[in-house]
Amino acid sequence: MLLAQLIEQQQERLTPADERVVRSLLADPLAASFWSASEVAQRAGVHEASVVRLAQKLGFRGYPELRATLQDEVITEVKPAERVRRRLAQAADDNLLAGIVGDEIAALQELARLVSQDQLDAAARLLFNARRVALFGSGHATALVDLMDRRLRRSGCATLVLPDSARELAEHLLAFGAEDVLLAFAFRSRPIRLEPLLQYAVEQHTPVVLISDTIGPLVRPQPHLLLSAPRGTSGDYQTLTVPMAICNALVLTLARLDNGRSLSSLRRLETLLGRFRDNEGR
Amino acid sequence: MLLAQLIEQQQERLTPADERVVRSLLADPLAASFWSASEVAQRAGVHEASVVRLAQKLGFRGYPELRATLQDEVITEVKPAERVRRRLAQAADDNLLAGIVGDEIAALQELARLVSQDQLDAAARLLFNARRVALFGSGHATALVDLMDRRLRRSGCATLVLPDSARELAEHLLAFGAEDVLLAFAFRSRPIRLEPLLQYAVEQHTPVVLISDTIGPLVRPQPHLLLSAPRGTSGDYQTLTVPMAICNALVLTLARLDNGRSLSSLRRLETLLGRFRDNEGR
DNA sequence: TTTTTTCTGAAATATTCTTTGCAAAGTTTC
DNA sequence: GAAACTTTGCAAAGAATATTTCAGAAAAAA
Repeated sequence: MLLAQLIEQQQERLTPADERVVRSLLADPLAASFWSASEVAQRAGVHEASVVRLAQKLGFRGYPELRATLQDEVITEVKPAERVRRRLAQAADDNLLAGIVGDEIAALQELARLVSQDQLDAAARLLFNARRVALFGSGHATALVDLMDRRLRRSGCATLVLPDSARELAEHLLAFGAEDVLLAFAFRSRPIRLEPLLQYAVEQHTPVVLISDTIGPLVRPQPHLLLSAPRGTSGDYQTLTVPMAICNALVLTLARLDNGRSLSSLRRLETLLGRFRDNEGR
Repeated sequence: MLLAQLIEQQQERLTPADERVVRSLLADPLAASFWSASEVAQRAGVHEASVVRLAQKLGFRGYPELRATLQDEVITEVKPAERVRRRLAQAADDNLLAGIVGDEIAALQELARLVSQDQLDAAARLLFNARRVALFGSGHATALVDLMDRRLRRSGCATLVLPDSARELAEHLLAFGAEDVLLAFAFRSRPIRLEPLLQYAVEQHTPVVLISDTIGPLVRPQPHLLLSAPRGTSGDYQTLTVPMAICNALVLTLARLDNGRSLSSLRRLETLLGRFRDNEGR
């Protein structure tokens, strides 16, 4: 039950001191959820014992239990995931799709907060000026590499998908220079080859753009540009929705950066398609 | 200064234990802001002493000081005034990311209305009982094929990725029967090979699950099961977020359908990984 | 290899937080 | 106005949390 409701119920049994405590708690529940009993007491101008006794009067075993309730409320209220889920999923338990949708929406909202357009502009500018864009990702990230490979090529970038095997990777890196850019993906299960690859990029003065989740800040050596935000979770595993949104935004930003090239390369694509009509579905 | 920034700065001095702690904290900062040192330690799987030492390494006098910083961040982030300010700031026209996020969210909400859990259950049951699952998609859909290929294999399904070229496709189809299932993707630019492929599936009595967007209902011959919802749009092109969410829900439903197989195949995967350790990143 | 340094966990210690018994002050009831 | 009851603050005991020290293990350097 919500703390506020609990208090309402017991309202008549509240002493003056209780009331002062309650007032402090309800005035700023978020901050209050962090306070210790003595902190509450100080703010309410009562003795800490009164705080403890109020908690007990409200049916808690002690003050920490009251605070835990407050914390739960804060979390369910603040966490976009929880909010959306409550709104969407009546019976989220057996409606898996609703649960996923809720999580994804929450994660996307977070994303809009964490990654700024400035960062995207900077990244797009790097890609735009690159002679070639090398793409690297392993595990599930290959799906994103695939996607970006297509999109970037359509925008007129010369791309190069780096393989995952050590030998081939090394071979591809030979012609790697400061005019190129490395666009890499790193998610929770960090690919083993990423570190040496970044190291190499540093040595070659190749700018690196890293798209990542919460492990982003831990990746070393540090990339030039880090675009990272926590991913949505579906059950046990994490989804690619958030990094994909970053990718999409990046491609759009790139297109805006240079209407000319993107458009003309699309036009040329049309022409070329005519000639190879046989290979690609329409 | 923000904790994440602080961590980024000190990154190079972080030990493995430090890193585990950092991961736990960054993965869910809101919840983490309530945790005690020993709670953090438990979640990160390290000793509490390591938590204290990390706090000190980051420049705090002790763990409580670190937590207080985290709490401050939560508060300033969550306070209504801040939220409003942020929402206004991002409403700016040139923030492409915000626009994309908005579109995606709208599309996801639609999805939750259009595809039912019953449909997912039916689809999952088909996949579960299949001898092999053949995957087909072209163009951007290959990213999803790639994704589903991995996920389904992890769940213990035998998969087969169908190639796009006419000859190879024909070759793969020879051993195609009624015990198999075809999982196909069809988006706005309908792949040219899809129609004959579906036709063939009908002749072979192979069940077909089609994941699609608005063109879904137009595809014929009609698939056994159609999971379709309009996709979000970013600028000119359409994104894969919605079909990807369908895929994720499908895999989750499949896992729930048979905890046994999914779990045991994951366990066997672990064992196998040990043997091939060299090939894959951790 | 050996030496040195760094890292980590266990245990001891210190600190902070919470609870409770008690007594004084204030209220209510008779 | 006195007895019974309630409320409150104080202080000390008790619990939890945080910090430090130390020793062994692991990694790096010699």
